[in-house]
Amino acid sequence: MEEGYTASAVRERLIIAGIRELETHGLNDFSLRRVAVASEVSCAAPYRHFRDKEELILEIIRYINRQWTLLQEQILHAFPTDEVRRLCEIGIAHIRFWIANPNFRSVLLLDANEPDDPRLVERRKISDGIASLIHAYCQNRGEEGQKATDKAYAFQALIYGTVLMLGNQELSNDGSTIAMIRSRLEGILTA
Amino acid sequence: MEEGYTASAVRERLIIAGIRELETHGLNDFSLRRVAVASEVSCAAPYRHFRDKEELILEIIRYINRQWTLLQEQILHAFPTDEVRRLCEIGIAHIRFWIANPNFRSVLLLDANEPDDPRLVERRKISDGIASLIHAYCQNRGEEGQKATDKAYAFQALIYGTVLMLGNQELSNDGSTIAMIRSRLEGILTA
DNA sequence: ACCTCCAAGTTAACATTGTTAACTTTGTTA
DNA sequence: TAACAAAGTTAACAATGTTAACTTGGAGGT
Repeated sequence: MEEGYTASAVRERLIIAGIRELETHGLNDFSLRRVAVASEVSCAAPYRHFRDKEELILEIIRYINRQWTLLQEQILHAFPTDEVRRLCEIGIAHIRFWIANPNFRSVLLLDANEPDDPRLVERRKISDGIASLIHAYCQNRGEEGQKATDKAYAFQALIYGTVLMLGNQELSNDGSTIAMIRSRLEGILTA
Repeated sequence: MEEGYTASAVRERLIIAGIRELETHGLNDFSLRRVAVASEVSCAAPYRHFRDKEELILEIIRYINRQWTLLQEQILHAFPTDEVRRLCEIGIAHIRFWIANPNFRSVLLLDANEPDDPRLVERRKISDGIASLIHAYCQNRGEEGQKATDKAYAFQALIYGTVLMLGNQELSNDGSTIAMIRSRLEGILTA
């Protein structure tokens, strides 16, 4: 076995079963006991690997983040030249990403009261990634920091709001809607 | 007693205690038993007035909707002439409304999977109210339906996204942020 | 006045959940 | 080999949503 490689098989199984539990039951009735049963261990076993239920969920959130990061990198490679196009595609993909699985979306929309909630910390990493892309884009265009901050805000707020409205069925998930979103995103960047 | 006035005192007390429960404990650990205790009835009493916990919560969501509707009407009266100003104030007030109490906000951000979830139906009423204001504004300006739909979408997505980012501490709730939001909202309307 | 009936309470129970305590097993290491 | 710590187990606890079975009190018809 590789040195330093202490990953427990049960821990892995719990995380995988936890992802499945989130997919099927959502964040609200996420049952740690069901995850334990699905992993074929006793219902107290998870506590050998995670402080509590929240810590397992946190690990699942990190998994979702990795999934998004991979997708984002694919898009960055697929559109190497046109910077505006690239950012727009990332925006659209981000919306699709959260819309694809309603139960994953509840991770985006979770309400955390304390600002240092570790789940919020994880979620902010995704936002920070997109914001820094927009800042780099603005810097290339010679725009000062305030304008970049403003654009990053508008870009992301539009994305998150769109996700909310799509999930809420206030917006239909069809081609004309996507075109409308794309045009708005482009408008924000090139204004 | 007035004729037809069948409002039960216990039912009223349950709703009031339920509002307080939502304020203090949030949507996630909203305890129906605690509400019953606070209302000084047994823990089975709520089931004489509501089918289940969700139906009480639905009533609370309706209460929150009424609160917003009152506020919206106040703003409509406060800015009778300048239509753009009026809509911007409503947008800002809407953001403040959801930011004011983090636990009420969880009602806005709740994740419902079925499109006909009654909680979603209630929430859409608020959106519809704002959307129709924007449509009326566009009609006054002689803009066709597609443009109005586009503006209503962008206006609301920006608002909801902003609420999400403020709650998420990705955006600081200060004067310069508000100015940025206001300018964006105005830009959407007058474009 | 008496009977009936129903709405609106009660108590007691059930299953499910997160979590912990106490115990056992198992592999590593001094 | 003895000791120990990691990682499992079983059994229990309290809290929750919900239901069943029972009680009660008042309204209305005869």
